[in-house]
Amino acid sequence: MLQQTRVDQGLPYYERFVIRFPDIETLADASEDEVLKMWQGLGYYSRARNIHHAAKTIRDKFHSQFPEQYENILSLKGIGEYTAAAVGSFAFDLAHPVLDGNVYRILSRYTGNTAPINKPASRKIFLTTALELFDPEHSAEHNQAIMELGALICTPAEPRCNECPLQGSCDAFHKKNWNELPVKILAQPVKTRHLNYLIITDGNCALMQQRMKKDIWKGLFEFVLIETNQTVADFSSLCENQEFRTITKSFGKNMILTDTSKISHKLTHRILEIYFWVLRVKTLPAKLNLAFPVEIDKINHTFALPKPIENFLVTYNFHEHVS
DNA sequence: AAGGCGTGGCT
DNA sequence: TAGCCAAGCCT
Repeated sequence: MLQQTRVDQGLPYYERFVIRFPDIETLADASEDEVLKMWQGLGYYSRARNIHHAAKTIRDKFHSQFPEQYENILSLKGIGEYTAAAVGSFAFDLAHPVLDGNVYRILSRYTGNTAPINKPASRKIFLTTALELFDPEHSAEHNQAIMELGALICTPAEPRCNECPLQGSCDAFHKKNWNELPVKILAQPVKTRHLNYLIITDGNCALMQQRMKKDIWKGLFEFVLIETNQTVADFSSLCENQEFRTITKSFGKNMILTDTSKISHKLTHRILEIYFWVLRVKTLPAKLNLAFPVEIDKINHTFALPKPIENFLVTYNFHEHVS
């Protein structure tokens, strides 16, 4: 749950999660939709699908007993080398060094290593160093200590070198180049995607669908979506869109645009320009492609929603605009 | 092996 | 503001 996530952000999710899923079998027996619902708003939703998948693996292949060997822990979906080493050392005292963002930064500075830490090929180099410095007799303590050192002392900006117990043997401290380490490959330029959500509603229900493709927000629910290559600025432009015409042809003149709003939603390497088009129709079909009608008041506590959809539902006043 | 995957806090 | 970062992993 805390992969790429701060404790402060994940803690309330963790607390709710373990109350609803107190053990592996409870989690394994739950539906993926419910696990995703518990994860709503935390991001990186593949983690939710993976932990659910892992619970089923443990139930079916490990007799509901969490595996205690490194290779078996590593085999679980969503558990990579870092998490396997962390869980293995903390829970079972297995002698495997953790290699996370903190450790990369420390090792890079401590040994003056300029290999880019976000390049997969560099992992071998840093793992070699980590193994040389590792204390297999005190695996858990060593791993906890080096991660705490990275979190509290050897921080990304303005590290507290004067408080660091490794100061005397640190390469970056002697060369005063800690500011240039670790080296990272420049991030890709952020691309923009244009999402046009059609809130097709009869005043009581709106059409919803589940995201099934291998893409952002997989498994979560959304309104009917038309993705375009560029901004669709006004309703007449939208009406010229072929996909829009196909989707809405059955409504004809009974369909009225009642409202629009636009937001910009920033992801790590995507900007989502999102338009919401509220379309009032007389009668909703039981099914429109993958979409089906849902009572508006029930959407948010029934389905797992992407943050922008949740925000829209919480903010938008349906009764004022469409009832 | 590079690219994709969320959200929120901090500067 | 815009950019960077946070207990990575999967494909």
